[in-house]
Amino acid sequence: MSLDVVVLRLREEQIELLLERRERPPFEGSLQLPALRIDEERDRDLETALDRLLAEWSLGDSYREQVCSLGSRERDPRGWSTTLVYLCLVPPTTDLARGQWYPLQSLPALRLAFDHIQLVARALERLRVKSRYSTLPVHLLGEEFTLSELQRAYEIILQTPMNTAAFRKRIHRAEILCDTGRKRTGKQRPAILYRIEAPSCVLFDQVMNGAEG
Amino acid sequence: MSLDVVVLRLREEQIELLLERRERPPFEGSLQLPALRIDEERDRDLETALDRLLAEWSLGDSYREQVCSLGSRERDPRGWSTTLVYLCLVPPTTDLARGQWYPLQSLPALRLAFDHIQLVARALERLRVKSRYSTLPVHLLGEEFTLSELQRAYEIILQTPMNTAAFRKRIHRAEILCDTGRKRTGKQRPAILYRIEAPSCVLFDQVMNGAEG
DNA sequence: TTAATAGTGTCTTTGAGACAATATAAC
DNA sequence: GTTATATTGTCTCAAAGACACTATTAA
Repeated sequence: MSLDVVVLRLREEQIELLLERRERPPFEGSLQLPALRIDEERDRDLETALDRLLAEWSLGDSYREQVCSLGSRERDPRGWSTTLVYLCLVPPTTDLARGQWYPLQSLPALRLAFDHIQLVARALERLRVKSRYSTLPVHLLGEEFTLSELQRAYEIILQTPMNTAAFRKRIHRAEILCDTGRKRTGKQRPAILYRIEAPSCVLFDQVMNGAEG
Repeated sequence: MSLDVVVLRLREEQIELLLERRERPPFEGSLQLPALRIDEERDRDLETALDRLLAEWSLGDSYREQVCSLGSRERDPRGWSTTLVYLCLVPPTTDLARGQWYPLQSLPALRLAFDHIQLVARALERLRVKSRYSTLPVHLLGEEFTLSELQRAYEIILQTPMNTAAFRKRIHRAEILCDTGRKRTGKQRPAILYRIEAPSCVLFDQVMNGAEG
C-alpha cells in the first residue's frame, strides 16, 4: 500500500504541480507524484508515513489533507495496488530537494505514470470545491501576504473574478488573519501584510460564487 | 487491508447503527462494524469489494461514500492494519441479513472491537457536517416521503429545529424532488409524497444553521 | 501632478429565519 | 364544527455582489 501526494504551489498566476521523472519500469521515463510505500517497520501510522515522505522532499510542515483512496487490479500493471491520495499545499518560495514544478496547463502534454493523472484530478477537484467555502487557499501563500494576493489566489483556483468588497468582508468576518503591522510596498499604495492566526482551514457559512454568481 | 462500513438508518426519531457480535479473538464478544478483507483475487477494485460486502449484508444499492482511511501499528493488536472507512445510509425499513441495529444513544454503553468507535465518530461527523449543506439525509428515508419527514431527518441529524418555511424553499430550489402525485394520509391534512429525482447528493449554495442561527 | 493599486461605503438582490395565516384532511 | 398537520405569505436581517468612491504610495 502506498501514499501518493499531489503537491501544489502558486507561481506567476499559475498552479504548479510537483512531479519527478520515474527511473524504472513500469512507466520508466514517465513523470510521477511524490510517493511512498508504507513501511510497517518504520511507520507507526499513516501520518508518520506521510511525514517521512514529505521530509524526503523537504516539504516539512506544509498543509496536507487526505483526499481519497483508490485501489484496483488495473492501476498497477504488476498487480493489485491501493493508494491513499493526499493534497499538499506549499508556499510559492518552497525550495525543492527533488523533482520539478509543472504548471497545470502543461499537464495534458505530459506523460504521467500509473493513474496519477486521475489522482491529480481528484486533488484539484478537492481544492476547487473546498476553496468555495473555506480558507484553504491561504496555504498556497507565503508567511505574510496581502488581501489582494489572497483574493488573486482564490481567483486563480476558482477561475472566476471575485468581488473585492464582498471578499474582504468575508475574510475579515472569518477572523483568520492578523495584521503584522508591516506593509508590502510597490509602485503604489502599500498594502497591509497579514499572517494567518492559526495554521488551519476555517469553513465559511456561505459559498462564494464569484462575480457572475 | 480492509473495508469498514458505518451503516446508519433512521428509526423512531433516532439514528441507529448496524453492528454484529464478533465471534473470535481479538475482541471476541465485542461488537463490530460490517467489514471485509480485500480479496485481490475476487475484487477487481475497491467499489466491487464494497459491493460484495454490502451484498453479504443484503444492503444492495444503498447510498455510500468514502469517509477516510486509517492505518497504524496499534489499531489491531495482531499488527499493522489499514482500513478504508465508508458511510452507508439505508431506508428505515431495511431488512437485516446479519447483525442488529443499535441506537446511537446506546453506543457509550457498548463494547466495540478495535478502534471502531472512532470510525463511527468519523462517519457521524461526515453525516452531520455534510447534512448542513447537502441533500444527504434523503438517503435515510424510504422510496417516497413527505417534506415534513425530510425536515425531521435533518432535525434529528443536526440536533436543532429547522425553520419550516426556509427549509421548504431551500429544498424546492435545489430541484431534487419530484411530486409522485400521491399523498400520505393520517389524522390530518394529507402531505404530498415526493421521490428523489436522482439518487445522488446535491450541494446547496448556503449552509443551514437551524433555528437559532 | 498622474498612475496604480489598496481599501471602503452604499445600494440591490437573495435567501435564511421568524412568525402568522391559510389549507385540507380525519373525526 | 374541532383538531392536527401541511403549506404558504410576509417581514426582517445578514451577506453577496455591483459599483463607485476615497486613500496612499511611487514616480
